[in-house]
Amino acid sequence: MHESLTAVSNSTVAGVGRLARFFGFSEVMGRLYGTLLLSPEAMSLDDLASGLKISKGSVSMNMRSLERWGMAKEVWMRGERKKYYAAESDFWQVIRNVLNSRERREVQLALHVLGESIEKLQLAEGELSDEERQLATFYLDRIGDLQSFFRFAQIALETVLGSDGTVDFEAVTKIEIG
Amino acid sequence: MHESLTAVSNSTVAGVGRLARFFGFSEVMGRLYGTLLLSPEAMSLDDLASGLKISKGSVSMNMRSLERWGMAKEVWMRGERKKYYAAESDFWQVIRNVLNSRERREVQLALHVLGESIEKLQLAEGELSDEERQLATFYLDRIGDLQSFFRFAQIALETVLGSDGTVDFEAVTKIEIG
DNA sequence: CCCATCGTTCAAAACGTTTTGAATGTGCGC
DNA sequence: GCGCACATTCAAAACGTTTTGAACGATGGG
Repeated sequence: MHESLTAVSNSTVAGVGRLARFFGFSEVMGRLYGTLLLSPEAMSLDDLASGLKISKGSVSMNMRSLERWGMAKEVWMRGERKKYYAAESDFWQVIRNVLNSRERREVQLALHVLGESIEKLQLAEGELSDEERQLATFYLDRIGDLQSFFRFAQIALETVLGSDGTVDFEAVTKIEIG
Repeated sequence: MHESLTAVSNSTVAGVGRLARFFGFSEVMGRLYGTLLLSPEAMSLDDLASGLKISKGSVSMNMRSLERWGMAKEVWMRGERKKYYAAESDFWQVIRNVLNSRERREVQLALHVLGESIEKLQLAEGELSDEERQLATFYLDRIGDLQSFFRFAQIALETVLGSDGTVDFEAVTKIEIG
């Protein structure tokens, strides 16, 4: 194969691996996904293992993760016992899957915890000494900052997720920060 | 100290640690930052070490990281030999620091590499066999998808970063995806 | 129904990262 | 300047994560 093709393939696979790390996945998952992205044909576990020079066991486990994340789909080849995988090639669908099932939860959990903290501080106010009450006020202030950050993240996420392939910024024309 | 205050403090510190992990920092850095955020007074290295129950050495190194990232500032206390630190409490300033000096580079690097790949494939076109040329076309297609993702990320970043504390979505009223 | 071929599992090993604490460096107050 | 109280450094250890490969399990073809 021509040098340019292998060079491009290598750097793309490496880059997707890096991207995967950034999104909190293992690098191997990213490399597998990148490899599949650049393959016009579905690939078997053995193809992937030998292509990336990693063990078959690792490929097996990581591919199941990719499948659960909606990043790869099994492809049935008739007259074949091997499992074949193809990348979910609608990249934006993948992004939305991830944002929806992970980041969204994360943000909601954070907002929930912050809300509980505020509530807890307000409920306890009566039982606090003057000094403690002052500290509580300080806490409320700082926690408010955290809240506004997560609220912004929430809006940003919902803006991307609510769409059907288009990001619509009309709904959030101007968001105040701080 | 009242139970509610310590409970809120603990969960906030833990939460900021989690947030730090998400942003690719060490959890300890996040916990240190969270501790400082909730402290009305600047804290010494010893205060932090005993508060979080980690070694003084770790505190020293991690605080310097926080300082480099603009997340904490040294506070000089006259008549004191200790170093005191306070959190940079403008949370949005911190976010902008991080996005600006890390994520921005990351996105630009990615776009650069992708551009090089496209160029390389185009330059090599003449030397390719029919089959190779077909594969190259396929590569260009997939790489184009990656490009559009990173371009979106770039616009999103610049939208947040360009502002002076306000996110202005007017410039990007509607972005096509895919 | 058995064999061959593949997929899956998981314990051990390899690996990378983080933490520690002792040794060393530094600078302020006297 | 000296000494002391602190900060910094870094090699070793602890720790968590990832990878491997061999054992086991499943499944389709003959």
